[in-house]
Amino acid sequence: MKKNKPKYMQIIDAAVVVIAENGYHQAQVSKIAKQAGVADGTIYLYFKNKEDILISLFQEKMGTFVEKIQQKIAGKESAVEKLLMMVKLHFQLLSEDHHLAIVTQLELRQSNKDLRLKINDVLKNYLQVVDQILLEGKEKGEFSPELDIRLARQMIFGTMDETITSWVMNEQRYDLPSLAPSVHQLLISGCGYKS
Amino acid sequence: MKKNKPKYMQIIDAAVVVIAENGYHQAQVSKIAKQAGVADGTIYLYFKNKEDILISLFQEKMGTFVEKIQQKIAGKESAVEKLLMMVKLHFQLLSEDHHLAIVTQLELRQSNKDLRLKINDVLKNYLQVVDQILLEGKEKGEFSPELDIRLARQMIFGTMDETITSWVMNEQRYDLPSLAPSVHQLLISGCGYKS
Amino acid sequence: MKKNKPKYMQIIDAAVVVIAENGYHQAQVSKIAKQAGVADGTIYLYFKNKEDILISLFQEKMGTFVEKIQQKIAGKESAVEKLLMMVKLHFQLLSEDHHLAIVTQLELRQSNKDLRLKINDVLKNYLQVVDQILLEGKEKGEFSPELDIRLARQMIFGTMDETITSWVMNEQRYDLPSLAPSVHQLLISGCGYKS
Amino acid sequence: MKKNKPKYMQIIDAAVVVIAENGYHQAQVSKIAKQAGVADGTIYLYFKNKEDILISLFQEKMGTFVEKIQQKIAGKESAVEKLLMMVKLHFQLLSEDHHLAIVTQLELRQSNKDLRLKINDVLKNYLQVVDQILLEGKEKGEFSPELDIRLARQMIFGTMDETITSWVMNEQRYDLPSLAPSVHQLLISGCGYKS
DNA sequence: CATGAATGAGTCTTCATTCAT
DNA sequence: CATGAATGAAGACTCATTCAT
Repeated sequence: MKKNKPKYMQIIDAAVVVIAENGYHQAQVSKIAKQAGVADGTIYLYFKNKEDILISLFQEKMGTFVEKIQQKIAGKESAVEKLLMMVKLHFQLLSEDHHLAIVTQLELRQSNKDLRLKINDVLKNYLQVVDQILLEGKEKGEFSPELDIRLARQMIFGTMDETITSWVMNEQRYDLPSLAPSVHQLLISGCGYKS
Repeated sequence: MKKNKPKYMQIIDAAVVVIAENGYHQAQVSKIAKQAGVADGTIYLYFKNKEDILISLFQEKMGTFVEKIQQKIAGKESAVEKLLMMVKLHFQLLSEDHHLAIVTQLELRQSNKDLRLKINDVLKNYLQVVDQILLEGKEKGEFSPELDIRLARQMIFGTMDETITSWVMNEQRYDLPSLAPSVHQLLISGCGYKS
Repeated sequence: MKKNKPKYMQIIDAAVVVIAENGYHQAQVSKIAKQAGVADGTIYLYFKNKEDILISLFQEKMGTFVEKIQQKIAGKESAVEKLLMMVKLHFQLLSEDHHLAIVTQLELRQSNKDLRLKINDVLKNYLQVVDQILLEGKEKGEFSPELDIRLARQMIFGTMDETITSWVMNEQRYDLPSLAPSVHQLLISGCGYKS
Repeated sequence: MKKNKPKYMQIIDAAVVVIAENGYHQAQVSKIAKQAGVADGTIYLYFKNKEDILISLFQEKMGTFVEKIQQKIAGKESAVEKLLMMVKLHFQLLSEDHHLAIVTQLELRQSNKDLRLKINDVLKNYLQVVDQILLEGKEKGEFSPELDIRLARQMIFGTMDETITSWVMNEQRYDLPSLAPSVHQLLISGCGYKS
């Protein structure tokens, strides 16, 4: 298992730092190696090529992300509560790792279409978590019975994404997690929840 | 005025075609020149550099975009109706120009941070249109008095953006404009409108 | 036509010099460009890639080679005389261009199998010239009627090649063309000619 | 003595297989180590560097080669018979070891000039065997008294080499040893033998 | 003796931009 | 105004060799 090798995560963490501080197009392999404290060639003992570093970065970081969210919302009774927990956690996790926020919201989007398609694959797990919540909300009568799951999901992702990106582009000058309740309110109202 | 020179728009239109068909990173200046039917050097008589082509592209196309939307919503009485018209028109205009849809939703996002910041400047006009609608909605009592304008705007842009991007990534296989009413419903509900 | 562009031949001639003086593996594109007096990028206006330079080099130089030989032997009456002229000319042409001799006999053989296969294609014309002479010799009764054309051709090429390579590896310290009559005598005797 | 260590030959044999099956430029030290069933570092306990493997390979294989030929021709009375035996044996030995044929005729020629010079040193023993035969042939009156030993030797090596290389490049599709008598006939005729 | 993880030097190619005509 | 030939900087990846265990 790759993850057990210490240098694997060491290189991924270095990549996050380098990309966040230099930008996607200025994140040369040699710079990542230097930041990780290894030789250039060592990178290629753990990753097939540069793209593989970026995909792995996304998988590792987003994997953790989705796992944490799934754990936390498991205990919540209602879809509305689950959604609140999800938005809170999502905002909080990115808020706690400014480098990661920059990388996922701004830099990694400059990658080419191939890489973006692979990134989308990684996101499918997250997508299913949201769909699950929406379905539960409809079944329990919290949300409108006419709610279109796909469109609602796109609203949720789109809104969170836009909110976070704005925050990052404003150089994270205000507190993101404290926006979670308001954003949550917008989303559940959109889903037809009567508060 | 640049716009009066026929080759100016000729080059911009060529850029849209070339980027849509080849992708952002395969859209070399020489390819755009060839598509436009001019010499490589001629490009630099009308544009400062390659970035300038892309910014101008966005300005011209989005300028038209916002103008058309402003004209159309001027006649509408309520904020709810204006928002519906806006979503409809936005979806319709991109639906009618598949190349432009690909370029704005997928390809231009691969540009670097600097260019994206300049693109955001261009979007500020659109942003003000939305803010205007939201303000009117609050004043007229259509929307919740507690509505946070900035967050609501981010929801609107984020939701429309995510919806359109999904449609483009699905290779425009379904009819986008027909989704407008449902998306509109999500948005106004989110804004606190009681239907 | 490529050949009309002066820089095309300029680059090929530079490649011969650089390869002869530095060896195949030390003949970087930048070195060839410098020798040719052009920028690195200019190379790629005339050649697809580095391999293309080498193939073109062989085609141009060997093309001239075979043409000159064909012209000269056209006037000869007998196969024996034609063969003599061919050996003489072959030795003389390489003797006059020491750089080319090094490149074709030593350096270009270090190329990979793909390139060597393409080089062999170029040599097929030469091969046909030899086969023609051998056929004529058999028909006119100069050579043995049992002569195996393919083996005889391999003897002729193999012997000339080995002779020239030895001369090159001995740093061209003796006069090669003066060996032509003796080599010719070996070859026609091998073909069954009774002198 | 190196040869007594079992891993020494094990590595050389592995090198022959790896080079024959992957080509000279794809024969990495790690691949040879894997094929030999040892660790990369172990190679360097038996060989100074990669070049040393190749030279040793040539020495071991060609040493055997020349020894076998010397044994076999010792019993022959005439130079003509000795030459026939030599050609036969040379063709037969390579015909029996397809991997070795590929390595010596095609792959090892891609090595750089230095290595090729060292390979030539190894060949000097073989060269002396041929010179011996030619001298004997001249003394016994089998061959022409005017025969130039050096050129004749180059004819013999050149012709055999070209014949074998053609056979290898034609993927060994025909029977090489059966060509020996015809090739022998060409060579002794070239040397002035009257049959 | 044997291992194998780690090292780090070296090069082809692209393409935005210029400028002489 | 228009041309298009020429420029030249910049970076991912391989693999022979070492050395701590």
